[in-house]
Amino acid sequence: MRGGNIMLDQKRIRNNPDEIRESLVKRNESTENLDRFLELDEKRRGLLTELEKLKNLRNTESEEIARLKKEGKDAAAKIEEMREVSDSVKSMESDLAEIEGELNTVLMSIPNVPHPSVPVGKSDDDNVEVRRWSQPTQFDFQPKAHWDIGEDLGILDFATASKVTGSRFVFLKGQACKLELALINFMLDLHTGKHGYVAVFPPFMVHRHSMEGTGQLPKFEEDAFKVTDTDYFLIPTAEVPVTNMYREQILDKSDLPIYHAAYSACFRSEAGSAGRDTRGLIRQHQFNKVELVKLVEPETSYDELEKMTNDAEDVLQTLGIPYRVVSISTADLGFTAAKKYDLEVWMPSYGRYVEISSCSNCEDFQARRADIKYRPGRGEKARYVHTLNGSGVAVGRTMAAILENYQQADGSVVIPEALRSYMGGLDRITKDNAMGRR
RNA sequence: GGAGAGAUGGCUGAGCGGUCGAAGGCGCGCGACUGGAAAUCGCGUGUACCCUCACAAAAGGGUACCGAGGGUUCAAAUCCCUCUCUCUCCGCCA
Repeated sequence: MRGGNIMLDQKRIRNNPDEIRESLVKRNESTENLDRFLELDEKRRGLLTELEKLKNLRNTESEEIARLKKEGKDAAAKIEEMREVSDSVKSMESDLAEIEGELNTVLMSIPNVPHPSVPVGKSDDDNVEVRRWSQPTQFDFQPKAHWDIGEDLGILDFATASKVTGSRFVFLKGQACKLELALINFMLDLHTGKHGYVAVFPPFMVHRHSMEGTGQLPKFEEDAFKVTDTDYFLIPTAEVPVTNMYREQILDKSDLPIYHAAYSACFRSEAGSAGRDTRGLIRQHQFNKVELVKLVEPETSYDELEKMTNDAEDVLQTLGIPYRVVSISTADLGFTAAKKYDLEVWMPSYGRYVEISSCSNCEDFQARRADIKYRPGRGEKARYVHTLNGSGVAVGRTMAAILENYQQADGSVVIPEALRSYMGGLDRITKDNAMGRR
């Protein structure tokens, strides 16, 4: 197993280009960036060596000038000579900056190396089901889609949201509003109380560097909402602010592992998803999510991934929603992930399982970009941590799953047992109580 | 939004053109002293990148880094400009 040692740093790429090439091929990605990297890297080092020699000359001669002046001697010739050297230094520095700029862009665009246990695939058809919990829900009547259930009860209002904002937004009214908040609180309580996570309510906007730190930029800028006239982006997931809480830090070994459960709204432009999931709560520009984030020692990160996945599963089990766990193939693996499990819930309207959570081990990929290290022991060299993130879980999709899986023949929806205490004891949403007022 | 003050190594705190990777203190590590410890004394204590070596490690050499980015200068922690952040006061506001 080489899992814990994969480093996507420049030396690694330089010394093992074939490993990276293989990784890109597995991901069905072009190796263009890799080739460009190798080319630029060589250029850079050549130029750097020359430049540093010149700087060395300038430094030693400057000392000499200082000495001459102190002794009251004439240094004009040397000063003139160094003027020229400084000019060359300047022009070489600007060449170097240009190369490094491009090198950085290229480097930032190379995805993480998949873990050996990740199934190799050509498309999302090659994802491998790992396990199932419960069975697809059976109905003795014709089940409705959640958007129909919600609209019939008057608690989901897509039309008004289109009027007020645009498509892929929704107003949650009455019991839907309460249910959304109940789900958030339930999930936070479960993860903090039972699984040992520390709750976080993060900023919903971050600056560019944070987006780069967790890998959303520079490659996927079109997927994010940017606030005009600022450098702020609306977060696509709480993973971004929460992981970046620790950017540019050297943590103490005793701080690890760090577990956070963060509530946030999430904003996604869904560029490239035109025409997909146009109805209902499944694909919105804004949705709520409770996100799990871990910072751990490299040796433990794969165990931590299993545990995190189980923690997310616990949400669905406690709510009684049928689901399966899928190991994502190299074709479908996220940019930052070395390994990823998806949780998919049974969605009657789709007649199939639909993603409700992704749990990823990013190894040191994000830690390297965000510069998050820890010191393994006194006097020891700082190492990059491993970061993990997983939905625990997407709230809007959970609402959809509850509406569909808990729907009754009369159009009402039973509230899962575990949520009732969060809903003032309500056990069922009916047409009569849908607006939730007395 | 207005006025002011500040940002230096793990922390604290000097430095205000060359001798500064950066005094002093604290902390930490190693050693001496001790039966052991405390105190005391001595030595040491950043990171990144490049080069040399067949890779790596070690070692040696070099470059850079005093909030960030530019500029002036033979030479910048030190001078100039821009930006960011923090603190104080005033105003406004949920």
